[in-house]
Amino acid sequence: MAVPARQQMPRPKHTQSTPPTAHGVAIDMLREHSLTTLVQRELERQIVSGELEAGAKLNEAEIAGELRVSRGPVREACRALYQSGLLRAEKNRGVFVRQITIEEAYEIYEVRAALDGMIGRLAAKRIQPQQLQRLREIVKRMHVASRGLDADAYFPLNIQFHEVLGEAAGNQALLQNYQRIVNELNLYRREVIARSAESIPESTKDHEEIVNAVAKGDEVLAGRLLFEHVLNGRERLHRVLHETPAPRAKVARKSAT
Amino acid sequence: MAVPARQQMPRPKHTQSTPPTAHGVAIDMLREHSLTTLVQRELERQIVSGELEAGAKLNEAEIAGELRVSRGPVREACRALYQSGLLRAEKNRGVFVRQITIEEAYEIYEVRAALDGMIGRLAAKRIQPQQLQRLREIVKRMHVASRGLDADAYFPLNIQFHEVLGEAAGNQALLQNYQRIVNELNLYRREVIARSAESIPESTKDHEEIVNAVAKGDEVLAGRLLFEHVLNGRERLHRVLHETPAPRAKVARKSAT
DNA sequence: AAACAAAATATTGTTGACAATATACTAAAC
DNA sequence: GTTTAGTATATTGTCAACAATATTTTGTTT
Repeated sequence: MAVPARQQMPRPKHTQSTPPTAHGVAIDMLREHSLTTLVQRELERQIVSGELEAGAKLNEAEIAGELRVSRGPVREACRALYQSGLLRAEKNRGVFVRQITIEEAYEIYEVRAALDGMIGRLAAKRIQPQQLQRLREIVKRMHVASRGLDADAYFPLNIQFHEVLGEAAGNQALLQNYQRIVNELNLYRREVIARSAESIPESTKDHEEIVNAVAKGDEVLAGRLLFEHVLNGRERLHRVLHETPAPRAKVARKSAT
Repeated sequence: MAVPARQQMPRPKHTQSTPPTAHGVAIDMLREHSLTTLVQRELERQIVSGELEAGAKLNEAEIAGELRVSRGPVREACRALYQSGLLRAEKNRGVFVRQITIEEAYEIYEVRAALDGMIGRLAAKRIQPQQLQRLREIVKRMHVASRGLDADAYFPLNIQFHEVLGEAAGNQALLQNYQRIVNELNLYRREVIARSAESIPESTKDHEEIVNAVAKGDEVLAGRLLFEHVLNGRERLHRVLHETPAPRAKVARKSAT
């Protein structure tokens, strides 16, 4: 009863002046992050980067050994990653990197379209000159990659474009939901992205139109363009997957079990 | 190398014919769910129901004791609930039921508008006669509650309405995202929902128009109506919060803050 | 009494051990 | 040779103990 407000007050940051030595940074890392957080971050990195393939089984003891922690933090991290949609869990069998089926991807694209449409509307209202400038530069580089059908150059630009736009919308909750969705989609897109070079010019044109709409401050148009851009992307993916029915296993099949 | 496909095959369900005795059900519960899952479900129930107030601190040992499990499953459950946005975590201090600020709620409403707009579009395309029938019945009961400005009756009808509509959209990924968002919003709305009785008639009219648009199969209209319905709801909430700076407190105010 | 310091307590973070379950292996039967 | 049963191994699920950190209490000084 004494100090009821205390509870939700953010704890005062450590005032101790730690010079930014490598040692000091490490200390601060540990002060702020638990082992669970570190493990979670590392596993997420491995999943998103493809280091851990879709469908791969995660062995708790093995991961714990590699990261030099006990199984507790590993299990907690896996719980979080399961909740975030990056892992699949089976009781008494373990956790696996989630495999997105075509049908699931199709569904997730619809979610993304909804979120991206809103991002477009809000960005058109709230974008700042500096952010607009960044978008224009990205589109410029997209044109270059487009002329060479250079998928390896285009892919990261595409990611960046939507990242900047997401920030420009000025809505943290929206951005977080968006990024989680995109993470899931990337699990799926990785395998087909290399084959989608032919759609780069079309996609580039989309991005250019989007920037123009946002620059004009035309909420409705920007929202609609982004919405359709995502659904177009879905259709392109769908087309690629079905018109090229035999993409056969260049990538080694995961060691199973 | 022997059986590489095994890995992603769903494990065959237990074929043992368990008659649906209470005992058998309990056994199956344990077969399918880990303690972590059960703890998570129970905590989520307590949070969503308001049994655990926003801002309340969760004591691991206490929870473990009440549910007769060790702290391990409790910690894992909390990690999952943190990831899902229902808890806030502070290292070395514990986890707390998340408190949604006005600003956050404002943001989340924009996310919900995006998702609900998509739900409207898809439901208009895919809804089944039986689901449409359910919606019509709910709206009918809304009218009754509306005439009496009966917020206690209206609130669950509102939840149901959007639940049915979410299912009618026929998109699991969308529905899951939607429900997570709504869960978060409910953390916030609980305290003000009692004061919003005056907006019930307006809200009822919204719902009726939505059902009509969905029944017509008018995707665009249904999407737009739902989108605006959510944003209107946000404005109503905002208005109530600011025009009534001194909340009447007919409902016992939660001790919190 | 108020403010500070230090000890005592409580709570979280992490670990290793054990139990329960699933997987892999071996050998017998057909 | 294939299948099946049984055994051995590996892996996950759970727990209890310990370490690290935060909170409360106590005692002292002013």
